[in-house]
Amino acid sequence: MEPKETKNRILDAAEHLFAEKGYHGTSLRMITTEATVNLAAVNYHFGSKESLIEAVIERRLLPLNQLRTKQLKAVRDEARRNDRAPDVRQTLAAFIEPTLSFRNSGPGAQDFIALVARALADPNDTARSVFINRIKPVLDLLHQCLAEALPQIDPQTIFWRLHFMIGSLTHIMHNLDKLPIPTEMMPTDNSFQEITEMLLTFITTGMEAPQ
Amino acid sequence: MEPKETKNRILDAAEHLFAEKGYHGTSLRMITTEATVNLAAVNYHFGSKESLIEAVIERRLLPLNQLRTKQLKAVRDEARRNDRAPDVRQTLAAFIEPTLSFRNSGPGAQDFIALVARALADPNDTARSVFINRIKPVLDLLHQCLAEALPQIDPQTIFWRLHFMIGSLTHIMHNLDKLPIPTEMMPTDNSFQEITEMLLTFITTGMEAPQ
DNA sequence: TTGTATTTCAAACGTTCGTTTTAATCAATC
DNA sequence: GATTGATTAAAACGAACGTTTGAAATACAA
Repeated sequence: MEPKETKNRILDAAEHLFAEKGYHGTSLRMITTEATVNLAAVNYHFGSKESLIEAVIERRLLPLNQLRTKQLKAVRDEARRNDRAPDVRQTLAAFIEPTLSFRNSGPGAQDFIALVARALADPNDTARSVFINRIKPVLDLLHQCLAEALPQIDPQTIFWRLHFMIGSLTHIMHNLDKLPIPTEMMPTDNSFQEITEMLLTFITTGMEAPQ
Repeated sequence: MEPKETKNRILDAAEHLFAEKGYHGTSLRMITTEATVNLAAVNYHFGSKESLIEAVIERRLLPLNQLRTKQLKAVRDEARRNDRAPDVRQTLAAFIEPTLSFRNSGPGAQDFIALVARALADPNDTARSVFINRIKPVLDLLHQCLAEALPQIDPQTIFWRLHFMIGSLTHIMHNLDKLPIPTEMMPTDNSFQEITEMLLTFITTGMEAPQ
């Protein structure tokens, strides 16, 4: 077997199964069966089940956060160059759209989004703290951009509205395929793109609300 | 032991532990130990672990949803009586505030809120579907009220904004005690009340946003 | 008090879990 | 081609899981 092939197959299977069944709901036997590798391979390559989910999260979160950071800085610096405040919708889009385009980059990425959305609500401290530690610098940057964009709003209020936004984002990301959606409510096609536009409008308006 | 005493002690312990550790993360041995009842008592009184979590959810959700329904109908009927559209903020408050006052009604209620917030993100179909089936009529009523309050907005858009709101609500409810909140961001006191006010402003404005 | 139904209890059931062990296999270097 | 180190393989480990059993204890009506 190719070098790194086994590790990647384990990571792919783990990503898929953790997303679908959660951490506790997924056994190493499920993972190694789906990856068609030996049961002992997980402990050999990753040490433990906990270290495995850490590796799953880090593999995708690093490039995603780098992209988010790059786009946020682009919006901020462009505004500073023109000596004006950043646009709120642009700022929020810089954070949200990498998530969207990342989600559409492949089925593995979709699994990862579901996994992360769940990690935030998961009792498993490992998954949650890995995720929170990695995303915190990006959230700080987003908060800073929004504070520049909305000087009339108390930074404390912006902070909480940021979390309201994260709740909306993760809830939709995670439940889009599961919600009992009446057919007449379902957008005809490009549904995810349409819903993202609606989300962006919703949170932009909420973010700009007078206190 | 008092009649029903055993069942209620099991329900209380299960509520607490499911909220703290999730469904898969909680064993019947943990529950029966905390409830100081025999291990077999769960299967005797409830039949199975799955039926237990159903009973946990139904015990609290029924009265909570009754209260929500009552308040929503009060807002709607008051508006109809005066021949005007319901107020959006009042409508949303009718849904959200029972959750808030319920949460503050005791430690068991707080556990339950955490449990429900998690049930929405839990891979366990049992918990999620019990919750969704019970809350669906309330959401339909809320959707109907908002459609009356916002005739200029497409009902489909209202539907999705409703889910954005639920995401914000559950995220905050569930993570309030866990988020790494800088001390300068934390409201001084009555924090939950203050945050709820901010949430209400955020989602009301987002709900009223032009399409 | 006796008889009956309900509830509690300790013990064990079979399964599945994450992990470890030991040997076999593979790849690359001398 | 032999040697060495990295990887894979099969099997077993003890622990914990949800559930079941059958007897003991309790409650309550006759």
